[in-house]
Amino acid sequence: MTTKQNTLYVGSLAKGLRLLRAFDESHTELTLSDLAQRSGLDKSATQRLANTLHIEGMLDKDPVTRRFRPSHAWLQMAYAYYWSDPLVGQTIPKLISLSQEIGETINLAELSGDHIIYVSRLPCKRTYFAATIIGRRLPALSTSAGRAMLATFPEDERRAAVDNWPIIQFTPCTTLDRGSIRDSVERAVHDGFAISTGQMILNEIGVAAPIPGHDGRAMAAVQCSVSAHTWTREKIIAEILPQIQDTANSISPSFQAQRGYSRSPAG
Amino acid sequence: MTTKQNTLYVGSLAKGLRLLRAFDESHTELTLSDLAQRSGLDKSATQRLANTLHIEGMLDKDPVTRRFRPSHAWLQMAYAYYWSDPLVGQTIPKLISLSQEIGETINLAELSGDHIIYVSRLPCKRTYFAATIIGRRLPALSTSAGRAMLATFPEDERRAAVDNWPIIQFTPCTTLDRGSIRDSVERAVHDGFAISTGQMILNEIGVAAPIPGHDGRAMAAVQCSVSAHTWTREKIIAEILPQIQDTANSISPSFQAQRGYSRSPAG
DNA sequence: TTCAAGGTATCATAGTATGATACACGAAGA
DNA sequence: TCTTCGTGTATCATACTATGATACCTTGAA
Repeated sequence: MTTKQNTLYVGSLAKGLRLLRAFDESHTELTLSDLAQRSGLDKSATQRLANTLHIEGMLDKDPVTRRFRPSHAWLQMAYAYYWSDPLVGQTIPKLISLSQEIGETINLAELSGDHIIYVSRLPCKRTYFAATIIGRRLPALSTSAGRAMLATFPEDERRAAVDNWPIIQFTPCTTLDRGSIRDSVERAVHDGFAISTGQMILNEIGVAAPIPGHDGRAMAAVQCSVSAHTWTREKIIAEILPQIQDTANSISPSFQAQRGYSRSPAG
Repeated sequence: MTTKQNTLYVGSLAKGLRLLRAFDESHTELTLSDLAQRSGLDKSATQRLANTLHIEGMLDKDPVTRRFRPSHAWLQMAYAYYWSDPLVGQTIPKLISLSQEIGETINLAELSGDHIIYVSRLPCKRTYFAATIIGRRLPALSTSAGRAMLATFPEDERRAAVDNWPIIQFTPCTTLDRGSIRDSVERAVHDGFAISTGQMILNEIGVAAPIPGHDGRAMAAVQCSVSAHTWTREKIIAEILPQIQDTANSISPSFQAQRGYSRSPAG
């Protein structure tokens, strides 16, 4: 009913996934009613599905408050993801070196539709919580990493993206004007890197260099976030950018199982 | 049939989860047949469920090889988990400082049944891949973190755990003798910390201090892994242990939403 | 004590998931 | 070139499973 009419589509499974998606940064612990409300499912369905997820170890349940919480299995999913993403294995050692050299937070971002997602993060300084954890998804147009990647796309795609991809205002400084974003992206086309200021949080500067892909299109970027209190654009370009670009360029565009560990559950 | 006979249990959902669990470190990209085989489901069921997971964005599908892979959604699950775990928000800033001071890899481990799971990892040196990514689950008895936590349990529970929890041989040095493990745990009871050598990988030493819980029982630990080539037990106890213990003890046992960011999707 | 809200349990029914089967495609081999 | 095999895809009648209305508990507030 509420789901697609397709014999290759299992509605119950999809509904279960909706329950999982009900959890996010501001909904960390949900009662049965919360779950029902946020998923749009009726009480009974929610009860059955949540119970199933609990039995299967996907949701923890506080025995006294009866609230559901994501279980450790959610972390194991990230673990499995990491092994499956050929970029990560190749990149992590290099990012570690980089963060040690620079002493600032280094991120690996990938393009995920019209958003970017931070895949690896190596925090060096104390920052706000969300900047330290993986899996964060942000509108590509509002991030240095997103713009750096987009800059490697053909002109018509760039234009379409700048015109259509979503933008959300996070700070008073978040660029909402697509013209300005276009300028920023076109500058990145010329420069080969992108810098943005105060897009996600005030007084934060982001620099990003694209990681070359098969056909020139970058699907990932090395990114560095620093405080505007201690850094200027010029200083960043002089002291951080070269190393970020080196790292980004050192990552092979041929994504073939370069991980080298693929068969070592022990490790 | 194959699933539990319970009206509060949705078999289709459980089957879908089995497909997700088919992916791990050595199975990163699976064909439909692989999935069917590894999940134990028949071809049709696998087809329908995998298709559903694909449509719902949980599995990526290579259009040419037709293989399924974990999608970025798996990372978002970790993101949601992090917000829901009250320990993480409190701990991360302290772990960052700690890793900067010590210059060695710092981990936050939590107890997950009879295993530990690494929740946060701050790699400082180049190591093997599995040591750099979160969500790794290991038998508690074979890790310094697990033993440190177990040491805070009442004696009968300690004994039962040492006798019954699983052990897997990872290296030639992995302790398989439960008597030795018992000694190690009892020493940790006395010392308030645990050290282990070559359990998961040769020439690796792990130190861990338990994070005090409500009732004395630790459900988490701060852990540090170093190379036996550059460190000795004595040097670790002198130079690393105190800081690890300080950090562990500074983490409040009252787990109440000390995160302080709980309501900031923007961040 | 009463009431309300949320969690739990039950059940007849409809409808969805089932899995056998058949078809399509490509690779490997003769 | 023609088979054969392994896979992926599509279809369909049937039965079983998920459904959701309802009623029952429990808890905490009024």
